Amino acid sequence: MKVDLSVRGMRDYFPEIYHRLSHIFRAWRETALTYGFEEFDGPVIETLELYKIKSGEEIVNQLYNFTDKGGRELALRPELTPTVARMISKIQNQVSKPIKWFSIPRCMRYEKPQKGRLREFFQFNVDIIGEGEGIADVEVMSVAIDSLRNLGLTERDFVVRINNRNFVSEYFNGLGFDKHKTGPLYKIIDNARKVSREVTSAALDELELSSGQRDAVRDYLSLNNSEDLKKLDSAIEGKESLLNVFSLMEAAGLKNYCEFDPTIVRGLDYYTGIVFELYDRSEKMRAICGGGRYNDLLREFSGVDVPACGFGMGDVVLGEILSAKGLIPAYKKCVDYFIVRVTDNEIDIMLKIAQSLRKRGMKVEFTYRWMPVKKQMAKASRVQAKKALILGVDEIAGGMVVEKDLAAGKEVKIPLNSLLE
RNA sequence: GUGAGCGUAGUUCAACCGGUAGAGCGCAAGGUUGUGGACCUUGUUGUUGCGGGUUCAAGUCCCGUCGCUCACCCCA
Repeated sequence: MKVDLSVRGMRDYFPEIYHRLSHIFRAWRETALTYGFEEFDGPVIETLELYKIKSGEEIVNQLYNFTDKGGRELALRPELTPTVARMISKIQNQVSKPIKWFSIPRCMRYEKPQKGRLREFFQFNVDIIGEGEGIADVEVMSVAIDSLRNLGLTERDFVVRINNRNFVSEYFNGLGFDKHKTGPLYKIIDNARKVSREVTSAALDELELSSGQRDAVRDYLSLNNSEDLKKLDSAIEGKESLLNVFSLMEAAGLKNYCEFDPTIVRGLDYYTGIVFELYDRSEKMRAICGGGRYNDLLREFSGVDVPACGFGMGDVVLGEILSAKGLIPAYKKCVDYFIVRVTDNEIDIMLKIAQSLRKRGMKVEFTYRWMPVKKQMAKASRVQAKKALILGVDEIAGGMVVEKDLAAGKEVKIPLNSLLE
């Protein structure tokens, strides 16, 4: 066995795999553009400092960092948001808001690879910067939904689970939760859907809540849809904004994709309003996409208050879902013409024909080394050529070429001139 | 970081209780001189991840190591 020099968690995009990837990229890009988002990108390498601002010192364990030859502490980007924030801070005074940007960056994270999670991945990033909550949140979620619809997924395949960070914190506010208990509590809530009731219950026991608090958590977790929300005490902050989102989603015709879900909290501290995650309905996989509103994050980078919301959607989980559902179109080379030369004397005329057809946008191939016609024909069908052009000595002499339709197996003689010019 | 499973031809995998490695696919050649896909024939490749141990004998058992996969942690 040869030594395998590939790097752990890194991916080799062989043509068939790359085809799948570009299929996804095309849908992402097309969709974002229809919403008027502009494409941008940042550097693959940023300072380590940039990531510490948002995520603290612990983040260093989870990213590819290194010291460059100039002694600078740098890292390969694990996500795009800090880059966005950094770039926005440079220009936010000069451009009109809202800023609507999207990107498909290649990102790296130093983690143990597992299902749906690799060290190298692409992430569709969509952000609206400089616009407060409301329709902007809905637009961002709509881009996420439509990009999946663009790939052939329907409301039967996936769902957007929505919550509001303010709603969660207000709900438990006033019930006397210790500050140090809210973090663990959110974690339990976040997990509640993924684990059994017993596990959740046991985890809550460890928090040693009062019976009133315990009931509040139970009631909270029993909220299943926006109807349950409506029945709630109207004083709870965040509730109206959630209901507003659902009504806007209905107006956009996307209501069937959306669900209120009390367990969507998202681990990140920087979310300040709407938070959402997209899941495969089978729930067998991790989230396809996650995002929300982060009104305070930009201040950490720029010192200026700029509200923002957005999401990130990775290619790995999505790719697996699409493959499982047979939604990746078959990979074909789709060569239009394969030119076959009977002897090696027809090289000049072959190249002439090839260039002329290529100028017309046709995909043209031929073998680089001469081989028996039989072999050349075999190559032609292997690349799934539509037609073979057979350059025979006699036909060329008479100004003609044999054109064979490879699917039908029929051939006709056509004038050489029709291929040239 | 923790735990489990797995590492055999280019690839997907096989080899009963330890007895010195096999198949499909692929690839190559041929099946009459200028016509493909299908089919048929023939051929092709291995330090069984690496190192050590037990044994008359190790792909198979044991230890270590590296790698892969999955789960936990975490998930920007």
